[in-house]
Amino acid sequence: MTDVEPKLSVKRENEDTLEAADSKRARLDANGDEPSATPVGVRKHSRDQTADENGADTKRVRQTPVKTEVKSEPAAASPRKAATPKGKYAEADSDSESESNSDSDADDKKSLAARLASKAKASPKPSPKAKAAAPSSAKKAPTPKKAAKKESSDEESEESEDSSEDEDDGSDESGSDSGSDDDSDDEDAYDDEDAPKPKKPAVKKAASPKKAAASPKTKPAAGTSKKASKSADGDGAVTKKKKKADEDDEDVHKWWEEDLTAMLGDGSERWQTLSHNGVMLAPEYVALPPQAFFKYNGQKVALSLPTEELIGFYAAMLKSDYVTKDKFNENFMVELRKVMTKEEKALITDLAKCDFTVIQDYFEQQREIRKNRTKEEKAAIKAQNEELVKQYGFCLMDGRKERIANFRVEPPGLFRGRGDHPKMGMLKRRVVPEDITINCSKDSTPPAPPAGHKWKEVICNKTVTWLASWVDGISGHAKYVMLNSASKLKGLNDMKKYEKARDLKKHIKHIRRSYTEDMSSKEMAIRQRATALHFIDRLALRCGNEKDPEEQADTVGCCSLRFEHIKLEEPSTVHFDFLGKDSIRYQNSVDVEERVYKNLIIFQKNKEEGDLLFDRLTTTALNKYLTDFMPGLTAKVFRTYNASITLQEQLKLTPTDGSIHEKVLAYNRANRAVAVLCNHQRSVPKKFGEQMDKMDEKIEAVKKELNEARKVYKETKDEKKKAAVERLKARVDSLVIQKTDKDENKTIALSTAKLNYLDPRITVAWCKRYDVPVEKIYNKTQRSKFAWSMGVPTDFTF
DNA sequence: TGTGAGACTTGGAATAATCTTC
DNA sequence: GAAGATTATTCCAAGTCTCACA
Repeated sequence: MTDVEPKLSVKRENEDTLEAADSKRARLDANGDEPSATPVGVRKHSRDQTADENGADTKRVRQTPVKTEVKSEPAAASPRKAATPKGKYAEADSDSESESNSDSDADDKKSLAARLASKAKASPKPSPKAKAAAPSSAKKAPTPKKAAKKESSDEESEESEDSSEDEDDGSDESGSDSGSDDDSDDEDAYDDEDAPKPKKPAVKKAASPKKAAASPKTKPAAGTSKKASKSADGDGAVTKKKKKADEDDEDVHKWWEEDLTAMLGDGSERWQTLSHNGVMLAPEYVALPPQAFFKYNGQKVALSLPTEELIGFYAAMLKSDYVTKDKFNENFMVELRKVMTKEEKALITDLAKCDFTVIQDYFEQQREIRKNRTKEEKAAIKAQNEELVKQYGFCLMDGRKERIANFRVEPPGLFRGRGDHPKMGMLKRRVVPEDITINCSKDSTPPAPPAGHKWKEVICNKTVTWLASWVDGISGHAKYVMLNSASKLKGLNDMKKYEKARDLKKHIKHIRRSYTEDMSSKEMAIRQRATALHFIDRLALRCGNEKDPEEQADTVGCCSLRFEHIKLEEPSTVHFDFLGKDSIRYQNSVDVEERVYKNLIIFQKNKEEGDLLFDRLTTTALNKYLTDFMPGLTAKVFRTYNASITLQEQLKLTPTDGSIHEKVLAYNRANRAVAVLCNHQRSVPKKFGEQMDKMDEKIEAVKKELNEARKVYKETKDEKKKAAVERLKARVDSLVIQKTDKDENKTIALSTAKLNYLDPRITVAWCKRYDVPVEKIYNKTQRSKFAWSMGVPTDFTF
């Protein structure tokens, strides 16, 4: 076994960096012109902007440009405005002039460790029973948190809002986040003004449906309830399955209640001991039966095994759009020729003459057979799968059993790149043990390779979190087998990510002021950096690293925007239109500050299609600049920060006296606002229209029933009939809410934001405040992923 | 200083499992 | 209990970012 020396020097901050940060800050403060207030360009969510549902061309593409105000003028009055007075941002921003030079010191890793550690200390490990009894009300005892206090005392007192915030960060983490994010919080004001403004539900408040009506007394506290959503709704006994879930919960390793300072360490070693059973390889190829044959030019052709396998891959994709793409077909033919025998090569030369349909039909039959398996057969297969999970699905890390996320090695097939990927249709070859590097403890018994094979290498590298890796034949990049999202390693990383985004809140004013000032710099590179950062911050654009067009699809992010990706319209509108990650189209029209607009004119001058808009800027330079403000700050953190802040602000619109359905709708709307901001789109589900029609019919039917019931009550004045009327009314309201929610979700993908950008503590605290069972928002897997956040105090603020 | 390898997160679609309705 | 709808899970592509090295 090879012992791998840690090659990563994880300690990020050093004297130079801090000095640089401080001197930069001093320079900016000295220059100190008040920046113009520029609200976040959160695109307003409206159903108008949903994509056309007419088919393939419109897939995952926002069709209607959305105008976003990014100017400093107060936005038009909207229901959302009530949350924060107008003009708040500019007012509050002027207070920030005295921002302390010690910001970056306060934000270093030590500080994070202190905050996290204090959080751990503040959440004394309650017995499961005690926790279940009073989870949300647990007031945290005051904790020392030296680092946090130091941080706080280092702040200049005139920075009253920030320092109070810092104090919060100290006590906050210990569970008494005082909710100082009141109206005087400048950042709140800022975000409030700019976050998307979804419409208020067009639904009248329903009498709480029977489930929602379960009294708070009897309802399990949000965030820690062990009951599944149904039970939380109050309609049933705890099933066997739920009991099992409860048992599983008992096994959870509550790492977040331990000493997090030690866990963070210097970051160079992620574990001490690791053992596992290796990976599950794709099965060997089995020849097709004689009835599944291939025809060329109308003639049945017997194929060699490798050729047949490839032909099979193609046949399996006949129903997809890929086979209509020239590049896919071209690459496939190249691959096919590589594996064909001499005779096959001589015969099979034209894809148009290939007939895969018999094989396709065979696959279809097999699918049907699988679908129609008997109960017993299904149970047997399930049991088999469970065995595999038992064998490969877990590892032992530092003495604890952890679930592995992807123990199955990716099977061979035709590469399905997204968008116009130059490699689509190429063969993703079979991964064999000789390709795989195993990572485990020196003192453990390495997993045995399959008989007759050996691993590429067995190493012991404690600085990484992967258990196995191999190089992907298509991209040439490594693929990894890693732990499940509920694991300690992933959870800790997640927690750190959100803490970093929260740290950004303390620096954001300064950063915004700084880049606003830089917009007028005489140096073109600085001006470009400032303008790009403005878009990253305001529009939540991705950073946009350089890409190789020969190897990857032509997609861009902010720094890689080209001349043709923006169009300028007098007096100050910028129209964005480009393909972002996963070739998802980003279309947005934004009114910008005059300075931004003028800069863009300059950046476009003497350029043509294909030229970089920010030609003097690299992502490395941008991130380097950001690190000077706050250690560990990169462009990506802005997305997390803006997403979480937006959620928090939008959740303030939750109706306090609404039904659970209405509250959940409010949550989904807040979630949706973030998804719109981050441009998380999905294709319209195939039967969307049909489903909506059915919902309409259902609503009409219940309304009819309601009218009948009303008539009967009017005639009889029977109290029982009155109750029936109430029930039906609630049902109509609930259905209308469901329909509204579904309709607004038509082209928006909510889960990405929920899983990756929204600090779960905001959600859990909201659940507790509004008496919404957390099961209504997070499913079981999500609750496991965010287990570390479940004990958050009710008044937590991001 | 630029480049590429390496490690990890983010992302939507496909598929499987479960729930609801008739 | 079958069919259809909904939700959860899996899959794997495609980003970001760091670090070592030339």
